[in-house]
Amino acid sequence: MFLPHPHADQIALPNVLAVLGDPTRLAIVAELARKNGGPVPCGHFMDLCSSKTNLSYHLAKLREAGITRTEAVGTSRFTTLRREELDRLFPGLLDSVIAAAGKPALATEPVR
Amino acid sequence: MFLPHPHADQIALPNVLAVLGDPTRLAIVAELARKNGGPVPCGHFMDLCSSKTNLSYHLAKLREAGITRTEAVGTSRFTTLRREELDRLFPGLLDSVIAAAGKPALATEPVR
DNA sequence: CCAATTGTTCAATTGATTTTGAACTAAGGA
DNA sequence: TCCTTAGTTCAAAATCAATTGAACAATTGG
Repeated sequence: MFLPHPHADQIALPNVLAVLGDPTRLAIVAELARKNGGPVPCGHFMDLCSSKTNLSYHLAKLREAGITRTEAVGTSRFTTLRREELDRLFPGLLDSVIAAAGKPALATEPVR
Repeated sequence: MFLPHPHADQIALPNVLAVLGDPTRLAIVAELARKNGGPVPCGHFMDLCSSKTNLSYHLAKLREAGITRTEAVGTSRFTTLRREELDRLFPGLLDSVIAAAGKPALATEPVR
């Protein structure tokens, strides 16, 4: 049971953006930021997801994109934001995303 | 021949991120930034795309997400970045994306 | 040891995006 | 007017991502 995390030099900008582009995952990141970057156990995000399975899926996406780090402690897994690393790679990006996601947000849905 | 553009209050953060999360579109935005935000005619981006049709598709996505503005002049369409508006909505976001996309970029592909 | 708690994995399904090619529109120049 | 240039639209095909449910693993409390 090893949780693969990308190395800083394996974190790709388009992938980070695409992964943050999912409303569920963006909400998870915003909540993590509200909790000061974590660590936060998976269960904490249950209300943002339809099921445990689905939550697991989204947390894996965040981890694989290099946005979060997950460590197992007992039967729980604690997730933290990889803030410093991301800010070194993409200065200002995560901060602006978190700030914008934190606000009431006018539109949640795109216009077609 | 009307080109629909979302109003500032219809621009949604998750959608903006998802649309920027595509490598082709990110390259288009980076090129627009290199050209000082435009205006730039569609044809200028042809080398970033597999076909005219496909370029049209990606430019439409950018426009519909509120990232660019397109105006028709004669038989051409000129695209510009909606910088000020986006910066008002999501301060610092576009700048950090452009700065990060501009650099040589270590990883282009995600780690699985 | 047993049961409950936490969370993952797998495979199937559904659903959404991307890509492609053919047909089309609109403007401009010869 | 006819041809070329610039770009769009549509529908089909291919691809990729998200959701679901059943089964599983590991840890902890009783």
